[in-house]
Amino acid sequence: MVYSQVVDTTKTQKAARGEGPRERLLRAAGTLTYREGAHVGIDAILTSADVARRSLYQHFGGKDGLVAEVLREASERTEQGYSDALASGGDDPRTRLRALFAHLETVPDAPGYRGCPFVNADLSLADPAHPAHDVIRAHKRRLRALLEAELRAAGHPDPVTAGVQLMLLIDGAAVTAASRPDEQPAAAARALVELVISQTAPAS
Amino acid sequence: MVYSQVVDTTKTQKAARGEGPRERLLRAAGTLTYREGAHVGIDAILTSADVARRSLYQHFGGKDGLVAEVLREASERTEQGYSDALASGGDDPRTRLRALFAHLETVPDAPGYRGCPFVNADLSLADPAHPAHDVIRAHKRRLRALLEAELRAAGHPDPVTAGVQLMLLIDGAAVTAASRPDEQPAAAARALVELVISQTAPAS
DNA sequence: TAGTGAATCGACCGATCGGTCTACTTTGTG
DNA sequence: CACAAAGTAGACCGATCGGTCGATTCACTA
Repeated sequence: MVYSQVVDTTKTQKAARGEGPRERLLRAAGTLTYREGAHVGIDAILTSADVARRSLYQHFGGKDGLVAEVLREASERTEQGYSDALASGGDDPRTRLRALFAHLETVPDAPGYRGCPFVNADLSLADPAHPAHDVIRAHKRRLRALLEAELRAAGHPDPVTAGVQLMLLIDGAAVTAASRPDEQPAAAARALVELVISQTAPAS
Repeated sequence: MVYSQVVDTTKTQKAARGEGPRERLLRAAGTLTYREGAHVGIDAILTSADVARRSLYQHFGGKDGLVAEVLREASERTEQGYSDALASGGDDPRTRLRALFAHLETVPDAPGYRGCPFVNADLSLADPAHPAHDVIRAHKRRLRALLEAELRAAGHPDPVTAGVQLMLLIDGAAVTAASRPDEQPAAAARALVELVISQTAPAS
């Protein structure tokens, strides 16, 4: 917690001058771990971020902490993206869900797409004690809860199962899009998503 | 093909005496790369296989070759498993598909389950030039073709898309079962699988 | 029984890993 | 201006990485 106005001013000035080492580290680590995998060397990250070795350990305690924090902040952005996409669909839960999946369908088209960063990290980090696993699990649970809430609002008879189903389709399509995009997994998933959504009570 | 009785005897003797270095390497590498991830050290594999360093390079040319061969042989076994499971369902394509997925549903219950070995390897090996990627892609394509053939035989109006859909559910459920088994992804997937199967023409 | 090829052991290579540490510079504040 | 905090630069640590190689042992065959 920050009380002093002075400290506040300082932070603002620093932010205004550009990103600090912490932000540069997070950005570089996010880019490199996604592109090169979670096993990129620390040196590559430091070089890319143009940050001293020591700063990494002061801010994040080590590589594991940095990776976990990268995913934690990314999860916030992703969840915000889901919320925004849902909101773009208006008030009807079915329309909102369709808007969300219409948005998700465009994600794999981005150049350099390599699948869901969270799934990739989860499967790449073999050590079950790695702090990133908790971050990822919690993130995926929140996404599922988001879908579940929409399905419940739409009157789906089993919103819990249906939420899991939508997540299965999202993750499955991401995995497939990363390695065999020619199979057009997003389109295939879309049809099943529509089936799940249409299991809800027709608009009253 | 083996013609000579002498050679046969020799091979039998070798097999009877135990697995050769090549087999021990494949077994150890398969176990370790699945459990510890594709980044296990060569020394760990050699120690576990009780094989000399040199033998690895003579048989597989290097670590990448070993990993690729592990996946190649595993893919044969997996595809045989799919065929057997389908066959256990008799002649009706719908029954056959249901038998297959009933079998797949039990896979994540195995102790030490960590998801689909092929998906895990595909996502862990960041280098797109790694020989394992081709092996995995081909394997997944053959599985999809297997499903597609059943769906076509069952009279599904769009067996290609439906095949991709079933694969999405399989891979999505595997990923989820590995990190959040409490969500019971297999059961959730099963319901959608049934929907896809039931899209086929009812038994004539 | 002599010989051949495969498999073994283990030293060794340069490179890189994650992490620690000292010394110096910069920055903004009191 | 003086000072404390933060950042930088870079040497250094032990460990491990994938890979090469010489020397030896072993099994099987001719």
